[in-house]
Amino acid sequence: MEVKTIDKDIHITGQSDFDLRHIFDCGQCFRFDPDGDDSYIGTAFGKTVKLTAEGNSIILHDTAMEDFNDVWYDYLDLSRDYSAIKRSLTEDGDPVMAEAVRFGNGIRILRQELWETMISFIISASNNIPRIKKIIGTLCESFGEPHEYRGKIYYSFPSPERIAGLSLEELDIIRAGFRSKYILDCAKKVVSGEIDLDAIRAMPTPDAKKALMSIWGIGNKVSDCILLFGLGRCDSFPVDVWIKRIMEYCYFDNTPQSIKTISEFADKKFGELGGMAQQYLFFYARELRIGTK
DNA sequence: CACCAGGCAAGCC
DNA sequence: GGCTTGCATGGT
Repeated sequence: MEVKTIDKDIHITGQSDFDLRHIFDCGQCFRFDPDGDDSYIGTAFGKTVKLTAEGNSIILHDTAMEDFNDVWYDYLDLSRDYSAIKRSLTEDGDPVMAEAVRFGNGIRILRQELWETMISFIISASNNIPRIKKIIGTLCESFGEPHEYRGKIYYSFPSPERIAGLSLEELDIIRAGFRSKYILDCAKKVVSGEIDLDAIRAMPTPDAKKALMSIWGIGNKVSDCILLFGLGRCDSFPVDVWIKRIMEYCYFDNTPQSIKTISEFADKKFGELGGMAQQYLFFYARELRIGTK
């Protein structure tokens, strides 16, 4: 991988295993959208970037090297060798994983902000992805901090303090339904120190999961998503309706299984790479629209 | 109209 | 422990 600045843009060459559609359409992130051919634009850590990817090269438009080094290099998980991960996931000859990896070959697991991930996946419960994106977008536009990028205004994800200061009625403009009370409660607990995000970051995964699940609105599946996307615990294998369907379809002769059975099967089969396997399978299931035809 | 969407909490047994 | 039900809202 080589990185250089040309005009106001950062150009990366020699970066394999990177496809914007695979990355931003595999359900991990709700704040990036297509922006013309081969490009996506979105906001993370209070910064906005337009990304263009073609072949093995990536452009970060109107981006300072400082922001690339401080934010985007880690956010885009550029240090990880996904070729090695894909080899490892498929070395047992499993045709299902081979096909899933072929479909989502450019997936990377973004290293997202913990707080944003917590609230985003509380909102995700019993919801669909377009509406999750809409609710989070309204949340940011209503209560985030504005900044300008390429002549337009974008908004940061609102802080725990900002949300904790709202009334339930004020928060209702995001139309999150029954999830609003969870969001408000979570923000208040983070602000009061009852929930300590730094402490959770430092915990072993089982302890972090228990701490997350003590929060109202965060259960088994949502905590697994937060572990994977917000805490970088790549062994976490969230089982949602899509994963349940694709796992039953591919590994259980299309017969219904409990979430516990699927989780145990995945842990045993994928181990430390469970989260990676989950993302390839999620993207694969949605591309095939398994169970929805 | 019923049913579903990246589930969860609470109430049952 | 596992199983059932209600839950806000918007789209089919």
